[in-house]
Amino acid sequence: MGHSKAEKAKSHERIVKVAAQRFRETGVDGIGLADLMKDAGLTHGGFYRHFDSREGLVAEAIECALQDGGKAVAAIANIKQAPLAAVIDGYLSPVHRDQLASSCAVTTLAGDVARSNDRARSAYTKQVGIYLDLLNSLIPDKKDEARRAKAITALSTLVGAVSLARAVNDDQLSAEILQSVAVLLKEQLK
Amino acid sequence: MGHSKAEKAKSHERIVKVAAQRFRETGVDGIGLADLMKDAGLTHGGFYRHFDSREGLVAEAIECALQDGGKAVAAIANIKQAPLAAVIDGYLSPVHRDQLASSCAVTTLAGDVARSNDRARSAYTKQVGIYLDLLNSLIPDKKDEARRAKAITALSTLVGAVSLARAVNDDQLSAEILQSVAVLLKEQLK
DNA sequence: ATTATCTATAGATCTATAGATAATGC
DNA sequence: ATTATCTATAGATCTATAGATAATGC
Repeated sequence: MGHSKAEKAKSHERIVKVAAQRFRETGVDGIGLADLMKDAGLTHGGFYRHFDSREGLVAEAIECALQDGGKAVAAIANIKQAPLAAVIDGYLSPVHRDQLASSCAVTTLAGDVARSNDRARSAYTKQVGIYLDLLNSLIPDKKDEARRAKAITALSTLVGAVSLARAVNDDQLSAEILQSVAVLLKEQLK
Repeated sequence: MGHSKAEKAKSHERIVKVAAQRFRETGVDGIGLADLMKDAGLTHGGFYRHFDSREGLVAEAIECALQDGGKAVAAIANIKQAPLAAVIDGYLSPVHRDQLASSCAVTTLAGDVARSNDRARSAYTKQVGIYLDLLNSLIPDKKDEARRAKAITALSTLVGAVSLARAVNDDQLSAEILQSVAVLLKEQLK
């Protein structure tokens, strides 16, 4: 069992990563510190050597979750062929709907962030800006203003569609939401 | 202090209505039974004469919140002049973004419902169906299939835009999201 | 007699802290 | 000596229950 500074940094990162996953699965209020620490392979007593309070972990974990999703979307956007269609299809895939732990926090944690502290909300706002810039760069429209409005609307549509697809308990309707929105959104952004 | 059957029914309704409001404000996990009962003018000990468990109240309150928002949208849709534009402008208004207690639960409780029991999720699914039918009836497109896809995409866009506008802590960006999406969505549904 | 509500509390869980243990690092 | 982690627990809060109280309703 390590006690070095390097080990502590690893522990810290592990706690944040675990929290970033579990918060997306259960909601920020859906899991306690003892369970999170256990998932990170530690006991709950050590928590306060890493964070001032639960709220501190919440802020760091939400930041981590947002960056996590950002990397995934950026990777898809980097492909050569039709990156906009790939981003839309990936975001509206059944895998992204169902794999909460690794999902885009802009959708999954929207409700929690709205009720969270300013550090978490600032990280959220920044990630929204990154997504808007990304979509902006992929939308083939000559006018800047039109591209911006289209990017904002497209992000809203992606976030809303995944939110709805997750909340309904009708598998056919859920699949239809993802499918219909993917088709129409790609059409609208041509 | 009343103890009749009629008074009990009123108490029950009051508890559910208070919970429907507070759950939208704080999230389903954000408030305890004691506070909810106090808000309803009762003490927490009486709770279990009205509900089997907390989960029972959660289901009833989510049903109530969903119907609540449904009535508000239906009322707007009933006006003569440009009902579709009125629905969009109302949904994307700063008032709807900020007044969580009376807001549309399809957006506000989406995350909570996705992690909730089947009774709540069925009520949510039903309300989504009502909104889709409403939008369908207001969209001026000849083809049934196209109207359906447009309705699903429009609802997704409304839900996502309000979610984003609530979570970001940049007032200007929040206002831009509501404004840009309202303009573009009305354009797309002409 | 029944029952809607209230007071009081049990039992579980959660955040946070105190002190012990065992490793690192000067 | 310092400190990362662990064991143990305090104190608060939450759901749920038990029994008392005060009204209704046959």
